[in-house]
Amino acid sequence: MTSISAIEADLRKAKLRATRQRTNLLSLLRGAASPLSVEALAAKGKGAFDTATAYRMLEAFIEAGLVRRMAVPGNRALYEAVGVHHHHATCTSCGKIVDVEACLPRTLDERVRTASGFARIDDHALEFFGLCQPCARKR
Amino acid sequence: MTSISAIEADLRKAKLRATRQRTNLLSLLRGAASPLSVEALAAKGKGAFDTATAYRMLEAFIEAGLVRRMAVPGNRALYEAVGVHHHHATCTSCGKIVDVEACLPRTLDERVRTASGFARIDDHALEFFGLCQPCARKR
DNA sequence: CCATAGATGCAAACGATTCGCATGTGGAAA
DNA sequence: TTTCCACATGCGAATCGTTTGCATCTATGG
Repeated sequence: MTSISAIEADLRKAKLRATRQRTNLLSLLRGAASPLSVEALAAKGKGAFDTATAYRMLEAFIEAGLVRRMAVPGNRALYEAVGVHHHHATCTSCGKIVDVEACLPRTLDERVRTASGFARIDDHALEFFGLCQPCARKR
Repeated sequence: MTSISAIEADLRKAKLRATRQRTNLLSLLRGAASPLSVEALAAKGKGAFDTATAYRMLEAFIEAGLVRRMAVPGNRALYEAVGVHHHHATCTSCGKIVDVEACLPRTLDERVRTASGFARIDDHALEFFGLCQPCARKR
Protein backbone atom coordinates (compact mmCIF):
# COMPACT_ATOMS: atom_id res chain seq x y z
CA MET A 1 0.00 0.00 0.00
CA THR A 2 1.70 3.19 -1.19
CA SER A 3 0.86 6.32 0.78
CA ILE A 4 -0.51 9.40 -0.88
CA SER A 5 2.41 11.54 0.18
CA ALA A 6 4.83 9.02 -1.23
CA ILE A 7 3.01 9.19 -4.54
CA GLU A 8 3.06 12.97 -4.50
CA ALA A 9 6.77 12.89 -3.80
CA ASP A 10 7.33 10.54 -6.73
CA LEU A 11 5.34 12.83 -8.98
CA ARG A 12 7.34 15.89 -7.96
CA LYS A 13 10.57 13.99 -8.34
CA ALA A 14 9.45 13.31 -11.91
CA LYS A 15 8.82 17.05 -12.38
CA LEU A 16 5.09 16.53 -12.55
CA ARG A 17 2.60 18.61 -10.63
CA ALA A 18 0.96 16.60 -7.89
CA THR A 19 -2.67 17.16 -8.74
CA ARG A 20 -5.55 15.29 -7.18
CA GLN A 21 -6.20 13.49 -10.46
CA ARG A 22 -2.62 12.38 -10.93
CA THR A 23 -2.22 11.19 -7.38
CA ASN A 24 -5.44 9.29 -7.69
CA LEU A 25 -4.54 7.68 -10.99
CA LEU A 26 -1.05 6.64 -9.97
CA SER A 27 -2.41 5.26 -6.73
CA LEU A 28 -4.89 3.12 -8.63
CA LEU A 29 -2.17 1.84 -10.90
CA ARG A 30 0.15 0.98 -8.05
CA GLY A 31 -2.57 -0.84 -6.21
CA ALA A 32 -3.59 -2.89 -9.23
CA ALA A 33 -2.81 -6.57 -9.38
CA SER A 34 -2.68 -6.56 -13.16
CA PRO A 35 -2.46 -4.02 -15.97
CA LEU A 36 -5.56 -1.85 -16.38
CA SER A 37 -7.26 -0.14 -19.31
CA VAL A 38 -8.27 3.50 -19.19
CA GLU A 39 -11.86 2.35 -19.03
CA ALA A 40 -11.09 0.18 -16.00
CA LEU A 41 -9.16 3.00 -14.39
CA ALA A 42 -12.05 5.40 -14.94
CA ALA A 43 -14.42 2.89 -13.37
CA LYS A 44 -12.21 2.46 -10.33
CA GLY A 45 -11.68 6.21 -10.17
CA LYS A 46 -15.43 6.78 -10.01
CA GLY A 47 -15.44 10.05 -11.87
CA ALA A 48 -12.40 11.41 -10.07
CA PHE A 49 -10.86 12.26 -13.43
CA ASP A 50 -11.84 12.68 -17.05
CA THR A 51 -10.91 9.96 -19.54
CA ALA A 52 -9.26 12.37 -21.94
CA THR A 53 -7.24 13.66 -19.03
CA ALA A 54 -6.41 10.11 -18.01
CA TYR A 55 -4.80 9.56 -21.40
CA ARG A 56 -2.82 12.76 -20.98
CA MET A 57 -1.74 11.82 -17.48
CA LEU A 58 -0.72 8.35 -18.58
CA GLU A 59 1.29 9.79 -21.43
CA ALA A 60 3.10 12.00 -18.93
CA PHE A 61 3.65 9.07 -16.57
CA ILE A 62 5.10 6.97 -19.36
CA GLU A 63 7.34 9.84 -20.42
CA ALA A 64 8.50 10.08 -16.81
CA GLY A 65 9.08 6.37 -16.58
CA LEU A 66 6.46 5.85 -13.89
CA VAL A 67 4.17 3.74 -16.01
CA ARG A 68 4.41 1.24 -18.81
CA ARG A 69 1.87 0.77 -21.59
CA MET A 70 1.01 -2.59 -23.12
CA ALA A 71 -0.85 -2.70 -26.38
CA VAL A 72 -3.50 -5.31 -26.96
CA PRO A 73 -4.40 -5.79 -30.63
CA GLY A 74 -7.87 -4.47 -31.39
CA ASN A 75 -8.50 -3.63 -27.77
CA ARG A 76 -7.83 -0.97 -25.22
CA ALA A 77 -4.24 -0.43 -24.23
CA LEU A 78 -3.30 -1.56 -20.74
CA TYR A 79 -1.23 0.41 -18.26
CA GLU A 80 0.71 -0.66 -15.22
CA ALA A 81 2.93 1.11 -12.72
CA VAL A 82 6.61 0.57 -13.25
CA GLY A 83 7.99 -1.18 -10.22
CA VAL A 84 10.17 -4.18 -10.26
CA HIS A 85 11.04 -5.21 -13.77
CA HIS A 86 8.72 -8.11 -14.52
CA HIS A 87 6.77 -9.79 -17.28
CA HIS A 88 3.38 -11.35 -17.95
CA ALA A 89 1.64 -14.55 -18.78
CA THR A 90 -1.59 -14.20 -20.72
CA CYS A 91 -4.27 -16.86 -20.86
CA THR A 92 -5.17 -17.29 -24.52
CA SER A 93 -8.63 -18.46 -23.57
CA CYS A 94 -9.97 -15.93 -21.06
CA GLY A 95 -7.44 -13.13 -21.49
CA LYS A 96 -6.40 -13.11 -17.87
CA ILE A 97 -2.95 -11.59 -17.31
CA VAL A 98 -0.73 -12.52 -14.40
CA ASP A 99 2.65 -11.20 -13.40
CA VAL A 100 5.69 -13.38 -13.88
CA GLU A 101 8.86 -12.70 -11.97
CA ALA A 102 11.03 -14.80 -14.26
CA CYS A 103 13.37 -12.82 -16.46
CA LEU A 104 15.93 -13.26 -19.19
CA PRO A 105 19.39 -14.48 -18.43
CA ARG A 106 21.50 -11.33 -18.31
CA THR A 107 23.67 -12.47 -21.20
CA LEU A 108 20.80 -12.47 -23.68
CA ASP A 109 20.47 -8.69 -24.02
CA GLU A 110 24.12 -8.49 -24.97
CA ARG A 111 23.90 -11.37 -27.43
CA VAL A 112 20.92 -9.69 -29.04
CA ARG A 113 22.77 -6.40 -29.26
CA THR A 114 25.54 -7.85 -31.38
CA ALA A 115 23.19 -10.05 -33.39
CA SER A 116 20.78 -7.21 -34.20
CA GLY A 117 23.44 -4.69 -35.04
CA PHE A 118 21.91 -2.29 -32.55
CA ALA A 119 24.09 0.13 -30.65
CA ARG A 120 22.32 -0.45 -27.38
CA ILE A 121 19.67 -2.71 -25.96
CA ASP A 122 18.02 -0.86 -23.08
CA ASP A 123 15.06 -2.98 -22.20
CA HIS A 124 13.02 -5.98 -23.18
CA ALA A 125 9.45 -7.17 -22.88
CA LEU A 126 8.63 -10.78 -22.44
CA GLU A 127 5.21 -12.29 -22.65
CA PHE A 128 4.07 -15.85 -22.23
CA PHE A 129 0.93 -17.34 -23.70
CA GLY A 130 -0.88 -20.38 -22.46
CA LEU A 131 -3.87 -21.61 -20.51
CA CYS A 132 -4.67 -20.78 -16.92
CA GLN A 133 -5.87 -23.62 -14.70
CA PRO A 134 -9.60 -22.81 -14.80
CA CYS A 135 -9.62 -22.56 -18.60
CA ALA A 136 -7.56 -25.73 -18.93
CA ARG A 137 -10.11 -27.61 -16.82
CA LYS A 138 -12.98 -26.49 -19.00
CA ARG A 139 -11.55 -28.43 -21.95
CA MET B 1 10.76 -16.58 -52.30
CA THR B 2 7.62 -18.60 -51.70
CA SER B 3 5.81 -19.71 -54.85
CA ILE B 4 2.17 -18.88 -55.43
CA SER B 5 1.17 -22.53 -55.59
CA ALA B 6 2.87 -23.19 -52.28
CA ILE B 7 0.90 -20.36 -50.72
CA GLU B 8 -2.35 -21.66 -52.19
CA ALA B 9 -1.54 -25.08 -50.80
CA ASP B 10 -0.90 -23.60 -47.35
CA LEU B 11 -4.20 -21.74 -47.50
CA ARG B 12 -6.13 -24.87 -48.41
CA LYS B 13 -4.33 -26.83 -45.77
CA ALA B 14 -5.62 -24.23 -43.32
CA LYS B 15 -9.13 -24.74 -44.72
CA LEU B 16 -9.16 -21.30 -46.28
CA ARG B 17 -10.26 -20.64 -49.83
CA ALA B 18 -7.35 -19.70 -52.01
CA THR B 19 -8.62 -16.44 -53.43
CA ARG B 20 -6.54 -13.99 -55.40
CA GLN B 21 -6.63 -11.52 -52.51
CA ARG B 22 -5.57 -14.02 -49.89
CA THR B 23 -2.75 -15.42 -51.98
CA ASN B 24 -1.60 -11.92 -52.69
CA LEU B 25 -1.73 -10.82 -49.06
CA LEU B 26 0.02 -13.87 -47.66
CA SER B 27 2.66 -13.58 -50.34
CA LEU B 28 3.34 -9.98 -49.32
CA LEU B 29 3.62 -10.96 -45.69
CA ARG B 30 5.99 -13.81 -46.40
CA GLY B 31 8.18 -11.65 -48.53
CA ALA B 32 8.39 -8.88 -45.96
CA ALA B 33 11.59 -8.26 -44.09
CA SER B 34 9.76 -6.86 -41.09
CA PRO B 35 6.21 -6.74 -39.75
CA LEU B 36 3.80 -4.63 -41.84
CA SER B 37 0.73 -2.55 -41.09
CA VAL B 38 -2.48 -2.93 -43.07
CA GLU B 39 -1.74 0.44 -44.61
CA ALA B 40 1.68 -0.75 -45.73
CA LEU B 41 0.19 -3.97 -47.05
CA ALA B 42 -2.43 -2.06 -49.01
CA ALA B 43 0.28 0.15 -50.50
CA LYS B 44 2.35 -2.85 -51.54
CA GLY B 45 -0.75 -4.60 -52.80
CA LYS B 46 -1.55 -1.65 -55.07
CA GLY B 47 -5.31 -1.93 -54.84
CA ALA B 48 -5.31 -5.70 -55.20
CA PHE B 49 -7.54 -5.92 -52.14
CA ASP B 50 -9.78 -3.77 -50.01
CA THR B 51 -8.55 -2.66 -46.58
CA ALA B 52 -11.64 -3.89 -44.79
CA THR B 53 -11.13 -7.22 -46.50
CA ALA B 54 -7.49 -7.18 -45.53
CA TYR B 55 -8.48 -6.99 -41.88
CA ARG B 56 -10.86 -9.89 -42.37
CA MET B 57 -8.23 -11.93 -44.18
CA LEU B 58 -5.64 -11.23 -41.52
CA GLU B 59 -8.08 -12.26 -38.84
CA ALA B 60 -8.60 -15.54 -40.66
CA PHE B 61 -4.85 -16.00 -41.10
CA ILE B 62 -4.26 -15.42 -37.42
CA GLU B 63 -7.02 -17.85 -36.53
CA ALA B 64 -5.35 -20.38 -38.80
CA GLY B 65 -1.95 -19.75 -37.29
CA LEU B 66 -0.46 -18.43 -40.52
CA VAL B 67 0.11 -14.92 -39.27
CA ARG B 68 0.95 -13.18 -36.03
CA ARG B 69 -0.25 -9.72 -35.02
CA MET B 70 1.84 -7.28 -33.02
CA ALA B 71 0.31 -4.26 -31.38
CA VAL B 72 2.13 -0.96 -31.33
CA PRO B 73 0.74 1.48 -28.74
CA GLY B 74 -1.06 4.35 -30.40
CA ASN B 75 -0.25 3.10 -33.86
CA ARG B 76 -1.41 0.64 -36.42
CA ALA B 77 -1.08 -3.02 -35.60
CA LEU B 78 1.65 -4.88 -37.44
CA TYR B 79 1.37 -8.29 -39.03
CA GLU B 80 3.96 -10.85 -39.97
CA ALA B 81 3.86 -14.32 -41.44
CA VAL B 82 4.46 -17.08 -38.99
CA GLY B 83 7.54 -18.92 -40.07
CA VAL B 84 10.43 -19.78 -37.92
CA HIS B 85 9.80 -18.79 -34.33
CA HIS B 86 11.70 -15.54 -33.87
CA HIS B 87 11.63 -12.22 -32.08
CA HIS B 88 12.27 -8.53 -32.69
CA ALA B 89 14.40 -5.62 -31.68
CA THR B 90 12.76 -2.21 -31.98
CA CYS B 91 14.66 1.05 -32.19
CA THR B 92 13.05 3.38 -29.66
CA SER B 93 14.17 6.38 -31.68
CA CYS B 94 13.15 5.68 -35.28
CA GLY B 95 10.83 2.72 -34.75
CA LYS B 96 12.76 0.40 -37.02
CA ILE B 97 12.14 -3.27 -36.30
CA VAL B 98 14.63 -6.00 -37.03
CA ASP B 99 14.37 -9.72 -36.59
CA VAL B 100 16.32 -11.40 -33.85
CA GLU B 101 17.06 -15.10 -33.96
CA ALA B 102 17.94 -15.35 -30.29
CA CYS B 103 15.39 -17.17 -28.19
CA LEU B 104 14.67 -18.15 -24.62
CA PRO B 105 16.44 -21.04 -22.98
CA ARG B 106 14.00 -23.93 -23.20
CA THR B 107 13.83 -24.26 -19.44
CA LEU B 108 12.26 -20.83 -18.98
CA ASP B 109 8.83 -21.69 -20.37
CA GLU B 110 8.56 -24.50 -17.88
CA ARG B 111 9.74 -22.38 -14.97
CA VAL B 112 7.17 -19.78 -15.91
CA ARG B 113 4.47 -22.39 -16.07
CA THR B 114 4.92 -23.41 -12.47
CA ALA B 115 5.53 -19.85 -11.28
CA SER B 116 2.42 -18.46 -12.99
CA GLY B 117 0.14 -21.27 -11.95
CA PHE B 118 -0.82 -21.77 -15.59
CA ALA B 119 -1.69 -25.22 -16.86
CA ARG B 120 0.28 -24.77 -20.05
CA ILE B 121 2.65 -22.29 -21.63
CA ASP B 122 2.35 -22.66 -25.39
CA ASP B 123 4.27 -19.74 -26.73
CA HIS B 124 6.11 -16.58 -25.85
CA ALA B 125 6.88 -13.25 -27.43
CA LEU B 126 10.10 -11.48 -26.77
CA GLU B 127 10.89 -7.95 -27.77
CA PHE B 128 14.02 -5.90 -27.29
CA PHE B 129 14.19 -2.13 -27.19
CA GLY B 130 17.22 -0.03 -27.86
CA LEU B 131 18.93 2.20 -30.39
CA CYS B 132 19.96 1.20 -33.87
CA GLN B 133 23.39 2.32 -35.07
CA PRO B 134 22.22 5.27 -37.21
CA CYS B 135 20.09 6.67 -34.39
CA ALA B 136 22.86 6.14 -31.85
CA ARG B 137 25.24 8.14 -34.05
CA LYS B 138 22.82 11.07 -34.26
CA ARG B 139 23.13 11.66 -30.53
C1' DC C 1 -0.94 35.76 -1.28
C1' DC C 2 -0.28 36.39 -6.51
C1' DA C 3 0.65 35.39 -10.93
C1' DT C 4 1.03 32.15 -14.33
C1' DA C 5 2.58 27.96 -16.57
C1' DG C 6 0.69 24.02 -16.72
C1' DA C 7 -3.69 20.82 -15.77
C1' DT C 8 -8.29 19.76 -16.29
C1' DG C 9 -13.09 18.87 -18.28
C1' DC C 10 -16.00 18.90 -21.97
C1' DA C 11 -17.18 18.26 -26.55
C1' DA C 12 -15.88 17.70 -31.00
C1' DA C 13 -12.48 15.59 -34.16
C1' DC C 14 -9.77 11.83 -35.63
C1' DG C 15 -8.21 7.51 -37.40
C1' DA C 16 -7.86 2.67 -37.18
C1' DT C 17 -10.74 -1.12 -37.39
C1' DT C 18 -15.29 -3.36 -37.97
C1' DC C 19 -19.85 -4.17 -39.86
C1' DG C 20 -23.96 -4.45 -43.16
C1' DC C 21 -25.21 -5.63 -47.33
C1' DA C 22 -25.30 -6.43 -52.24
C1' DT C 23 -22.40 -8.69 -55.52
C1' DG C 24 -18.84 -11.93 -57.01
C1' DT C 25 -16.43 -16.46 -57.04
C1' DG C 26 -13.81 -20.91 -55.47
C1' DG C 27 -14.46 -25.46 -55.50
C1' DA C 28 -17.35 -29.71 -54.25
C1' DA C 29 -20.78 -32.26 -56.47
C1' DA C 30 -23.17 -34.00 -60.34
C1' DT D 1 -17.21 -29.27 -67.39
C1' DT D 2 -21.06 -26.90 -65.65
C1' DT D 3 -23.84 -25.77 -61.75
C1' DC D 4 -24.72 -24.08 -57.35
C1' DC D 5 -24.13 -21.86 -53.03
C1' DA D 6 -21.51 -21.05 -48.91
C1' DC D 7 -18.25 -18.14 -48.34
C1' DA D 8 -15.34 -14.02 -49.79
C1' DT D 9 -15.13 -9.41 -51.47
C1' DG D 10 -15.79 -4.27 -52.01
C1' DC D 11 -17.92 -0.30 -50.72
C1' DG D 12 -19.75 2.82 -47.50
C1' DA D 13 -21.24 3.80 -43.14
C1' DA D 14 -20.82 2.89 -38.26
C1' DT D 15 -17.97 2.09 -34.16
C1' DC D 16 -14.93 2.96 -30.67
C1' DG D 17 -10.55 3.95 -28.54
C1' DT D 18 -7.82 7.86 -28.38
C1' DT D 19 -6.49 12.76 -29.29
C1' DT D 20 -7.18 17.62 -29.63
C1' DG D 21 -9.08 22.57 -29.08
C1' DC D 22 -10.41 25.62 -25.97
C1' DA D 23 -12.16 27.86 -21.90
C1' DT D 24 -11.61 27.33 -17.10
C1' DC D 25 -9.12 25.94 -12.99
C1' DT D 26 -5.11 25.28 -9.75
C1' DA D 27 -0.46 23.89 -8.02
C1' DT D 28 3.52 26.00 -7.02
C1' DG D 29 7.59 29.38 -7.30
C1' DG D 30 8.36 33.97 -5.96
